[in-house]
Amino acid sequence: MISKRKPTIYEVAKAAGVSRQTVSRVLNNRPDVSPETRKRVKEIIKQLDYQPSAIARSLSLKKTYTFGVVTAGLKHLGPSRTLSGITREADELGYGLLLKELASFSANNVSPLLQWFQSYRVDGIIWAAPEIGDNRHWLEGLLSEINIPIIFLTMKEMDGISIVAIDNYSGGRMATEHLLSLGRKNIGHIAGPLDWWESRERKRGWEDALTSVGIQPNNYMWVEGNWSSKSGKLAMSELQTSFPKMDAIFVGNDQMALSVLQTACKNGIKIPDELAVIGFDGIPETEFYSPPLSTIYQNQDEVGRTAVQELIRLVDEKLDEEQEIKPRHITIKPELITRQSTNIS
Amino acid sequence: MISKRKPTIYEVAKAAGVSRQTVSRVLNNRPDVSPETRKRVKEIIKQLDYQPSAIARSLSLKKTYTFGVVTAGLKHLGPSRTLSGITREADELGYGLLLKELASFSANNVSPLLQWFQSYRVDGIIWAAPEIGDNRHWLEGLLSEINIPIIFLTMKEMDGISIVAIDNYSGGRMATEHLLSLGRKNIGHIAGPLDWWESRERKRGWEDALTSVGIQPNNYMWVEGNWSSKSGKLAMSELQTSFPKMDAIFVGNDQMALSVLQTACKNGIKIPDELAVIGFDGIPETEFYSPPLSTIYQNQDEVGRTAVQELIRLVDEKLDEEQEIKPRHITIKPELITRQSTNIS
DNA sequence: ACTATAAATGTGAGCGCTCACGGAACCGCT
DNA sequence: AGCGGTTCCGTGAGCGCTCACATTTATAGT
Repeated sequence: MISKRKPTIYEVAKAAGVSRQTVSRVLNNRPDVSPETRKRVKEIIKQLDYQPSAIARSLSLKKTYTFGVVTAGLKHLGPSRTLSGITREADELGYGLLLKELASFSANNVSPLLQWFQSYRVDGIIWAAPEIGDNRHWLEGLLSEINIPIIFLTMKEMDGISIVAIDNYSGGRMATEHLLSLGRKNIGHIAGPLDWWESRERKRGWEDALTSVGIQPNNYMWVEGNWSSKSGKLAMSELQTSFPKMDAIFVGNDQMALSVLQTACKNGIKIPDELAVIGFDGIPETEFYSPPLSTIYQNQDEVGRTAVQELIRLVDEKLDEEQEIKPRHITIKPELITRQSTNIS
Repeated sequence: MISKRKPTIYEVAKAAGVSRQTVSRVLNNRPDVSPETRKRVKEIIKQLDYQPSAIARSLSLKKTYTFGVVTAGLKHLGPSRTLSGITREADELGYGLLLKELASFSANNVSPLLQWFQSYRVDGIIWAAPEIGDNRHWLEGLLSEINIPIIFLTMKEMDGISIVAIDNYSGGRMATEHLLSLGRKNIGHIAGPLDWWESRERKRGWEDALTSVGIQPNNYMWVEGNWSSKSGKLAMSELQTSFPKMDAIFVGNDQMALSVLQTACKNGIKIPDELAVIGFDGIPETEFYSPPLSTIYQNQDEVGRTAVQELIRLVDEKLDEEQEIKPRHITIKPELITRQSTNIS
């Protein structure tokens, strides 16, 4: 207690009158220790407030029990929800997380980042930054040189790469089909920024749902936003002039959708009678807005948790020298939540 | 490239025909190496794709260049904004972050968490979870046993502890004084959950601003919310009956404030003519709402960045055996942003 | 009583780095 | 020739742990 220096395994051993190895056995719950010895060692450990050094352990074991996590845009809601799932699952499964945030969404100079993770000898990497533009460009070149299992979140399927993703296409399709089931025929769309893979998928879902019932999705029927409230507002007023017959709208995320509701309230448009609105994400606010917003709920928490589980599987597989690592594509289905904004009274 | 095994410093040395120590000198940019040797070693390093092991380095140096970060409620906006500031600053200053999220806001069993950080030998800890109820209870007992510098975010001043916090009291006061400056006399308040230190401070600011102009803040003039949109809505309707004369309101955070605007729009209350509204936080949505919401902007990014800088200072001070560590309380002032919701036309 | 077997413990060596040294080679100076 | 001072580089030891193996002691089997 008094000594500032942390005790080492050696000092514990000396105090308990055993060898370091025995202490090590106690620490790792190995069988080959007599009950009395085990008890005594444990007491000494408590008494000395001994904390085994994970660093030394990592060096010797060549395993750190840490994962590297890459996020981007932490200030936005989506990424941090996923991150939350990751932290919880990793914690429960005994892994720590080394966190790095990309300087920008479209950062393409990922090499230093990967090197940093490598030098800290993480057991695996979770790439939780969204796929935007060609920010997966580096994959082809760099990935082969990395000997660390890596799992990607929310990106297009790709051979030889492990991915956990929400099925955005289905989500977009579900949303649109729901609006169609209401009897609406003039269904507009506010897309997210189209350099995001997720946006494109959702839009594709909207298009396919329309064409499969014989409606042609034309250019005047949709506008590109950038996820923000502001862009939702702007997009809405654009659509009102370009597509005046619009009687329903699928909005690419909830934030823009709420903004649409807001604008509608201000302009005296009746929701859902004159305009049915559905969003995407399932943020808490949707439930208590007036009117409450229908939406496609994506369980980002689960994405995070699944990613951790899958990564651990990959790590274990890698230890099995024999076994070839087989990447998987795991898809998580979003859910339709219907509320008043699409509930025709 | 072909060999799976990572090369060690020793192999680099052999390949370059020098000793490990020389390679080490090159890695750390030490002076005592001739230009030619340095160049040659660097080439070999590149050629072998050598990544020095931060683990081994940490063990030898007894310094890991990592900080532990504790957050809570990542799913909410505030915490992740702060976290973002932390990640960026840490990255720029050459530190990595080991992230842990508290299972709940009011988690009080922090001992395992602290132990975990200790075993990974982090150089310092950033406690970025909000102060709620008595979740600082452990401080008294535990802190003395921890030999790692630790810095707290957003908590009440306390002797012997380093803190970086937004001045919530001033914020609440500024907001209220702004409403007073509009000529409004009947100023209500929707507080955040009062077990949060931040909520209490903001409320105190509201109270003091009122009493200092001779107005008595009575119980019917305020309601306790829980930060969520839903609670904002409920609180608003409660106030409308308990405090019908209310002509201005200071809302404890933006999310609840936006909900108030929403409710007002629905009920036909004119903003700001009949009711002036100001929030707290400065989330992006406020700017583009209709009407745009006045608010107290708190720069959480800066809180995060400052915390990292301050922690590094503490770490360096600790290395100086001589120097006594002197904790500081750093306060960051929020800013008043006036928009249409308090702009009397 | 004597070996075979298991249970409990201890002993090098090594993980990949850095520190504190020490040594060699070279310079100019008296 | 002898001295100190640079500049450059290498050697042992150690950071705190775990592995594989060796060793001791207790237990059982015939």
